[in-house]
Amino acid sequence: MAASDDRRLDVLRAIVEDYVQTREPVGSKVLAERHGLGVSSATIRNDMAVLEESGFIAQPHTSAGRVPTDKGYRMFVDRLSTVKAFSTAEKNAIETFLAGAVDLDDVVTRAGRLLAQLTGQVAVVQYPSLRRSGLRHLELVVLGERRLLVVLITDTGRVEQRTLELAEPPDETFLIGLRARLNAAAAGRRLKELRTALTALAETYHPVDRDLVERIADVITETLSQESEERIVLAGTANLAQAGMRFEHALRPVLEALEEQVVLLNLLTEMAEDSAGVNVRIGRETQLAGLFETSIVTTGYGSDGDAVATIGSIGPTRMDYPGTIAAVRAVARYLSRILGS
Amino acid sequence: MAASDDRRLDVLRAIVEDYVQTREPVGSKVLAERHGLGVSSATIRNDMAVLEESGFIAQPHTSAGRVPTDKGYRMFVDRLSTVKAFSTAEKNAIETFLAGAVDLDDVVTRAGRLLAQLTGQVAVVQYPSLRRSGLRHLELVVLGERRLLVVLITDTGRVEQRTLELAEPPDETFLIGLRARLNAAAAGRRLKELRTALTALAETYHPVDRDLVERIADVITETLSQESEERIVLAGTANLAQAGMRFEHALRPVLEALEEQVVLLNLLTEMAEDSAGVNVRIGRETQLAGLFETSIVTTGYGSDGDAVATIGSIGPTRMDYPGTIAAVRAVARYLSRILGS
DNA sequence: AATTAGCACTCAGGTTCGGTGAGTGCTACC
DNA sequence: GGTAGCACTCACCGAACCTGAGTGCTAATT
Repeated sequence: MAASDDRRLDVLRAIVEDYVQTREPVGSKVLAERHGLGVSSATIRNDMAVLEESGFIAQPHTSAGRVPTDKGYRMFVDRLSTVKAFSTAEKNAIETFLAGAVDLDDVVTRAGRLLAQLTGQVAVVQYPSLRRSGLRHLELVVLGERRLLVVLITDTGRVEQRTLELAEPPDETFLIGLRARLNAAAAGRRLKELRTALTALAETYHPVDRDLVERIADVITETLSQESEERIVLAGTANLAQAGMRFEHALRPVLEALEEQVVLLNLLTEMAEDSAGVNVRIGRETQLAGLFETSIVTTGYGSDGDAVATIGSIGPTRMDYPGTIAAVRAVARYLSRILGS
Repeated sequence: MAASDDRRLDVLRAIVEDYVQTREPVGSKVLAERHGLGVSSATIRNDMAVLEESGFIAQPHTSAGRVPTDKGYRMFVDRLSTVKAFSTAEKNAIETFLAGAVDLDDVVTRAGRLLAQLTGQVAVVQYPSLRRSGLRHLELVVLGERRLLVVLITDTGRVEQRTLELAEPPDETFLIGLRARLNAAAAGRRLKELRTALTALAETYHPVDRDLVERIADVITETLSQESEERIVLAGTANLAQAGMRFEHALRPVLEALEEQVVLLNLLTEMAEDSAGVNVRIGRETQLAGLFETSIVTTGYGSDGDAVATIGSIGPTRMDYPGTIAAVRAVARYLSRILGS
């Protein structure tokens, strides 16, 4: 019946909320007392039996209360929770804290700390990705007799450099012209258009010089498309040490997973592709062995409309989802705003 | 008597070595059996009483074995241990692993992981410091109507950038000339000489332009002297989760301390000043509340003779000092070699 | 004088063992 | 369908107990 179905979901919600708060398996009695469900504990027991049948909750052992399963949390997140709203005071605090940053590094670090603080969990901030950001400026610098330094400055303020070994000493005026034309060709373009524009530019050069131009073009596209350069910053790792995680078993694998930046990056980008808004992976959904008992909440941020990178919060599956989602969303929003200016 | 003094130190050494290996308080009996001291347990008991009197060892509780104190470890490190030598195979492995790095970031990361792996502890690598490195190249880039980007490239391959707001659109040819002269003035110079050279250069300009030149000079010296930009990379944090540290009490403060990069940096630079070679701080000697139960072993590394930065390993006070010292020294040596090329 | 053997003593850690109570599932009833 | 009542289960707790590693001291030995 629809009515009792509804109540069962209410019970599930109550279980999740209670368990998140107390960190103890929750029984039918406290459930009936503390949460205003308006039915007796016996009824709740029946509902719990059904919920357990469906895999939303489980018993750690007979004669203990129930604990939500990954599936239970998933249901809670998808259908049962309402996102907390931040007060304007909090919003202001976030904004001014982020606005105090002096450069990109600082912005990213501050965002991480802030998020870690707000959630009491581990925050992870991906640096604005090169691939999805545009080129603001390109510079060629003669380093020595036969070395050329290519410096790339992106939309988001990142600076990347690469050196090229040359066959012969470069001609200064030639380089000045080349730089101007490269900049004209590249200005503001995203990776895909950039590549064709650069190839076209190389074609206009005499075969003698074309080789060099092509090598520079290669360096540019390669650098911009290189995912491995993407960096991640963690904050609040210390929060793991309390959080009530089961220690030897749970903590070490998590720390290991966090240190594997490549794997983390994959997870983040994968999640970014799932949907545009806030994404939640619960327990085993992360597909990472080390994170089976943790959940991760992410969302994109970026200087303009579409996201250039991802920010997120990692904590035990038993975490405050509404609060975490709200915090991640809020920090991402102000982060985008700061980067946009 | 001298002979029994010697034996007492032998006993202390044996206690440290045994305790490091077994992680359990060591008693007089096993000591007499396992280590070739050639005396009975009763004698050792007497010696231990003296050692305890002098503060080198302590009992966790009555009827338990003895455990070295910070003072005991200090004695061990200073006078009782001989540094392990690496086999040439190991040396080669270290060198090739580091040589495989593609850029500075990669070198630093690899060095950290390597050291963490070798010691089974947390490795900390300070980025080559700006202050102590020279300027390889300087570049001026016009960003927009009124913005100038100053890019600095250091000896060690680091790139730093700063933007300047201008009163009026810059003159391109003026900048080209300025860039050439700045580079000439700055090339290869360390911070101190650089400052005077730049002031001298500014004086040669017409008052109209002098302001801009001075601002650029300020940016350069400021950036190069700015310690806060110094970064630290950690590796092997996961090793903390085993290591047999007492959890809630010991782990969290350590993680917190490790996240406070500024404090860590201070400790590293402080230690670098202590002496030129390998430095060891044991337990409370670190002066950091979070690290009272950990020791840190550091040494400098750098592209040329004198050190430009520090690398180190952090672990429980009860760690394998000879092994750790050897590892830190070896990695620092090859790190210097790589950076020197 | 230094070393050793012997011995009484201490005490942390493990084990056993009821007791307790939270929590459950089931059945009979409303 | 919801509720009350009840018998049953079992993790957790504390007490009592045992064990054995380790000690300090004293007296004998070299």
